[in-house]
Amino acid sequence: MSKNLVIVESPAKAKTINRFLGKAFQVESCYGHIKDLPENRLGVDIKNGFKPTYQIIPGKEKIVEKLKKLSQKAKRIYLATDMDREGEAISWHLSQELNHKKAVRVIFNQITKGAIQKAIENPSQIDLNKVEAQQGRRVLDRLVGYKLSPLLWKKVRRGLSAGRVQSVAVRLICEREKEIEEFNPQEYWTVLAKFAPLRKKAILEAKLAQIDGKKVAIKSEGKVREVIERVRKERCRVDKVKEEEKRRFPSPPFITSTLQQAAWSRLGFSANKTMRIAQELYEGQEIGGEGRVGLITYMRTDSVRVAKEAQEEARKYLRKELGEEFLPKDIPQYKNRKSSQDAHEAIRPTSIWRTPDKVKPYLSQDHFKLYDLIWRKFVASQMREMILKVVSVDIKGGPFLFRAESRKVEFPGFTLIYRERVEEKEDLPPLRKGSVLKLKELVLKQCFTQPPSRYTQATLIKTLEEKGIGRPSTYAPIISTIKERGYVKEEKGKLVPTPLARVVTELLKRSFSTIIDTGFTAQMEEGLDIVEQGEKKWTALVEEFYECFKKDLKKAEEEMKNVKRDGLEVESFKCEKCGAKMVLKFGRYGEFLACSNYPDCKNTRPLVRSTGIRCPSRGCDGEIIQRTSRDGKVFYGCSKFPQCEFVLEGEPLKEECPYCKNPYLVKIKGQIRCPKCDKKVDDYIIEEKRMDSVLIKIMRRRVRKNEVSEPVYSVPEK
DNA sequence: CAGTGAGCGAGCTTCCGCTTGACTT
Repeated sequence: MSKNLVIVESPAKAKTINRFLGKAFQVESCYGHIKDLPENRLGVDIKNGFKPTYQIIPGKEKIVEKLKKLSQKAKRIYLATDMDREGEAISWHLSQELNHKKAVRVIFNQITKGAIQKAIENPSQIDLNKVEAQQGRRVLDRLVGYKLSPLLWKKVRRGLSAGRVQSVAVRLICEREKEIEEFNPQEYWTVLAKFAPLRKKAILEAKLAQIDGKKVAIKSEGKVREVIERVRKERCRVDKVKEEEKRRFPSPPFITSTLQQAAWSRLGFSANKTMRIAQELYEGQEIGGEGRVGLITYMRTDSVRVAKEAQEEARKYLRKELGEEFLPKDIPQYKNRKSSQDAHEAIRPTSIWRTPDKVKPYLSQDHFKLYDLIWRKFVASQMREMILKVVSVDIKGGPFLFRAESRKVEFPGFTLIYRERVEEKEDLPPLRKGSVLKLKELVLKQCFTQPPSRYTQATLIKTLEEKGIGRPSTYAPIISTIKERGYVKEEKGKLVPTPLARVVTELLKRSFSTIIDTGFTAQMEEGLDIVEQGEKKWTALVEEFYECFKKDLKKAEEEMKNVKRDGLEVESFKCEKCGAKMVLKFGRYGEFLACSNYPDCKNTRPLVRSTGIRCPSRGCDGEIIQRTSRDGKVFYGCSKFPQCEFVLEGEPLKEECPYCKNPYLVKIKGQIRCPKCDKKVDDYIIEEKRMDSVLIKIMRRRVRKNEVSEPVYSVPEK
């Protein structure tokens, strides 16, 4: 008997559905897209209405052949690819390759028996408007990527790339770096008072919050000394005691981006590692007694939606294991982002009863950790909120207002399962309004406003997602790409732009400001929505875009600085051979200086990162510079190598030792020490004194500068 | 602990978004 053929995108999904559908159906997968534009040429006929040339993706011929064969015998073909834009296009491509007369489109967005049977009973047709939108997206991305990249090969360096998504990601990282470099730290002081309630031993710590009804803003040491002169003479009383309840609600279950963020911060997993392990959990692990079973739902999703069945299961579990008080009255409904395509559920365990404890013996450590995280996040999302009791006390002394606070968890709610950082603060001693307090101690701390921090994989993904840039299946690859292309390096988990990235970003910004803007994707999506509603053809959308893009391209061809040929003017470095200017160029191994007189003068010099610290070797007037060893490791040595072979252990900081006045300090394994007197230099230097009966502590911040500073380049003499 | 990058020139590099495989020991 001939069967019905059902085609889905993922083989793991095919297996599951096969079990639901019974003998009359055969479920196969097409492994994502089967057709695409060719890799080695543009594949878009611009002069002919942007006609795309699709081909079977190399390596996928066998899959297509197999599906073709099966479809010939099949009674009916159910195209059950994902219900998003890309899924619709995949179905369309399948219908072209297979016998389209037998093909119908079916749609479901959760893998439950009910949803699938219902979908099979209600077949529809391919939504050609959705396919239109996908083609618009595809062709636009191809035009941007395959026009901009060659321009960069010509103007900057071979092998470079640019695109709607990656170039914006690189730009974000570059601009953050600039912000950090340009950040001007502002000094401010905090004042902490320690009171002793009369006749009681308890100590009450309170922060100075207001002076004369205004928020404290003490900007200098002189000012803070004035303040303490006045404060210690005041009589302080309790002015107000306020008790409040605060509620914190659980966040929705994971989607790809939030899973990657949580796995980064809680488990230290990179986006790539998270996805690899999640994939393996999804494909299934041998669980004792059950055989191979998929542990989680699909891991590439932008939707927080959860199947009703799973929510009810969670409630049953909670009622049984924790009790009714942990259940919210109403089943929680979480809202998706506007940009969500909602083709899959949120990431959750396939069964709540497979608790982390139960599956632990069958999983590797990493698999267990990620499963545990996903399980807990889902269970927590179905639980009641946490309730905090917050007590705050205002203490007044003349114009000064001090504030103390205590926070206690009154009911843990969801945090019982999914821990969240709660700044619990100790109970305050019992206080009544009007009680007089005795000031015992004042702690004055110098602080500096901090620049924003560099992006991590997690924060970059978060930002991209917020701006609608990239998709669940691409967040991790984006990071790999920009690293591979030499735009970004990862230093201790932070994404740092290379000089190449900064040059390319600057050039693209000047010539293609709209494309490299964070709003470009959002604008494109708006256009695609109109196409998807059938109110515009994709060709019209691309045409509109290309009209401007074409002009920008032409202008850029002529006007964009040719860094490859002319180099970049940096500071005034002279060529020692011919006296001409040396310029910065980008080679295989990074930046180097070349004579601007090329090809007449072929002099080149390496370029190194300066630290501004003089070489400490006796009689050497070199400078400590950053170098890279053969295996790519960074170290610091003398610029006069090989005459001077001085090498520094650790990372130098251009800062005077507060004890022996040595001009620099060294950071080794997170510890800051003086290389001369070998004293450990703590973050704060403490000065203590007593004024009347009040103990005064003054704490000065050691590091006053930005952690990141403009990389200074200097050229060692050859 | 420390390279280098331009002799010539053909041929090649590249996008974003779906999805995993395994012709061998």
